[in-house]
Amino acid sequence: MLNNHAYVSPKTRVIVEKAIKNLNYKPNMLGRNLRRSSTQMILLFLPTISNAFYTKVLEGVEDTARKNNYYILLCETNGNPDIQRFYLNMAKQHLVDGIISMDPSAEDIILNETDQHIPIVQCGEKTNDDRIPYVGIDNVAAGYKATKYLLSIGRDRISFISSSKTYNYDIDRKLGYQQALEEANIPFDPELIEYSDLDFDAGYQTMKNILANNKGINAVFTVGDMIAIGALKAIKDSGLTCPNDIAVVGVDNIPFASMMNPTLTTISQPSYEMGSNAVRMLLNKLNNPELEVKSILLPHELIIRDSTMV
Amino acid sequence: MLNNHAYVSPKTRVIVEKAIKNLNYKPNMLGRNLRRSSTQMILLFLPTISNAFYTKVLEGVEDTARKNNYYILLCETNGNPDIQRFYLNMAKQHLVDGIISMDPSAEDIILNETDQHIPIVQCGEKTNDDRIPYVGIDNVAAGYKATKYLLSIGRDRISFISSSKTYNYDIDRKLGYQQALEEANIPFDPELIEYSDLDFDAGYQTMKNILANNKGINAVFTVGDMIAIGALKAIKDSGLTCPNDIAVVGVDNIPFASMMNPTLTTISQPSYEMGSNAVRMLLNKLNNPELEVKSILLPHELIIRDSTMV
DNA sequence: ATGAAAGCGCTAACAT
DNA sequence: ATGTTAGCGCTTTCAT
Repeated sequence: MLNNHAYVSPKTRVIVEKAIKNLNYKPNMLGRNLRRSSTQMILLFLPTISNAFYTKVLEGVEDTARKNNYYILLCETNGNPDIQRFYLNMAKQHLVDGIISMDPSAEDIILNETDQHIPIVQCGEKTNDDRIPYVGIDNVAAGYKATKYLLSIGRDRISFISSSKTYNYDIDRKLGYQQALEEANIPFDPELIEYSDLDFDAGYQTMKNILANNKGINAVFTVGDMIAIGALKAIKDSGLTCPNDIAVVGVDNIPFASMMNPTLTTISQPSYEMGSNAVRMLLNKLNNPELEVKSILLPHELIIRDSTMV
Repeated sequence: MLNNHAYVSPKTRVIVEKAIKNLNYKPNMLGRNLRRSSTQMILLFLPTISNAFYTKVLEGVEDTARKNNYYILLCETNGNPDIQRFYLNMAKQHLVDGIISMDPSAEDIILNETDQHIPIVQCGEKTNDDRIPYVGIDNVAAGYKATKYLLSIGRDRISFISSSKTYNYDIDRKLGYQQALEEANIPFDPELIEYSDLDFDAGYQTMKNILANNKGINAVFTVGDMIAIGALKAIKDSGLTCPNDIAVVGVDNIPFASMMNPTLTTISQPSYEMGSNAVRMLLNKLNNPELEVKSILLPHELIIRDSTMV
């Protein structure tokens, strides 16, 4: 009766409900979990929690999960395979009903070391395996749009700071960058491609290096605002000014982007919606195991701020 | 034998281990959870995940929990009692072994609506109830140190931006501020106390208001870097300069503090250690239920940067 | 409409 | 040193 299973007479209902109140009865979910072999828990793989983009996605995930009576188990991988395995192992032990992964570096391990068919949705990163649906943006279009814009304001030596040669979102943004250059008849110069970790310090160092090697650039497009913010500081510390000497465009539109001086032009990802969609997709999968959940592309937007406005 | 319970002969051990491999046996933890009525899960109450201070603490919590084979269930309350109750309710259903709370606004609900004695540790905020141990810094000393420093560089009209009249950390920092003023024979001016939410936008608006009312201030001390960063921007947007016109000091030393322009002087809290200590305290309590776990004060530090260096 | 009983997978206690 | 069994609290099926 506690699970509205059968028809219950109104009077017994009242009696039972009174008893529940009186005894202050709280069901022990551990029994239910074992019986149903489900836990209402979702494991969330994040590369790092220090990047405000992931934080925003997490908010969408948590909100939506809670509204559907699910809980979020947090796994910050820092790209560390040992940590990925630790959490994957707990998933294999039936402790979670499904996984949402924002960590591109976890896909291989998740796929190859998970024999049990635990439902997975990827968020923010396209998948290489069709068994896993994903939600994200069109990263080729995003890279194209950012680069095209920089070209339109007269910048023709644009450095591209990437964070990985293997992550799809990164590869795609670079592809967009190249397409825009090509369209403008500007030859692609591999010298202008740099790699950086996705944090301030790495962004700072990378930009410092670029400037030290004097490649004559007048703009930078980078795959993440964290890198862009480090770059802004490096430009200033080098005695140059942004945007006059070097314009900067990032991706993600983290809250800090609008607090910087100068404020940062960036491609905005719908982070919260990415999170909530990922949860909805996963719940769909959980409720209809045979259903093939479709991947989703959400819109993105170029937000023009001071770092590109002379 | 799977729980190294009794003496096992080496040969049987080998046999069993081989079988485990062969069958690819993964224990179903739901059975164990029910049996032991524990889940190896810790519920973490955070006011918000958008404040990088909490993010850093979370890293300490997650790392330490994982190293001890515990998992973190994330609850971002946003100060919302409904959300606090939702998660508290799941705690009552035996889904977590303990709670770490960084949310001052959750203490009442946790205490008054939890009859079951679920172990709790508070982190970053002193407790009003001795049943709950906490880990944090000496906030009176922190407020005193920051204010004393501003006085030492010749600032005598110092506005204090608070985030709450009821949170202990906030009250204590204000107390330290007042002590330092008193010591310098500067009368306390209630006009200089302002209240702001702990985010950029609120900090920005609050600072704008302060400037609009022209209280002749030459410095601001605020309880959080998030507010301070908003204030920095407001100062700039108002045509004033920091530190020349107004010096700014925050608290937390979030990573962004050193990326700002100017970089932000702040009181550094040992966020990661606060997180890891909170976990250790909770585990102590879990392992020795009768043991009285002692509260801990960790050291803090004034980090001087450009926002106070003329 | 209500009651009774089996069993989810594990662990701990007990018997061999 | 190994084998057996009861029972954690719930849900579900079957019997009344």
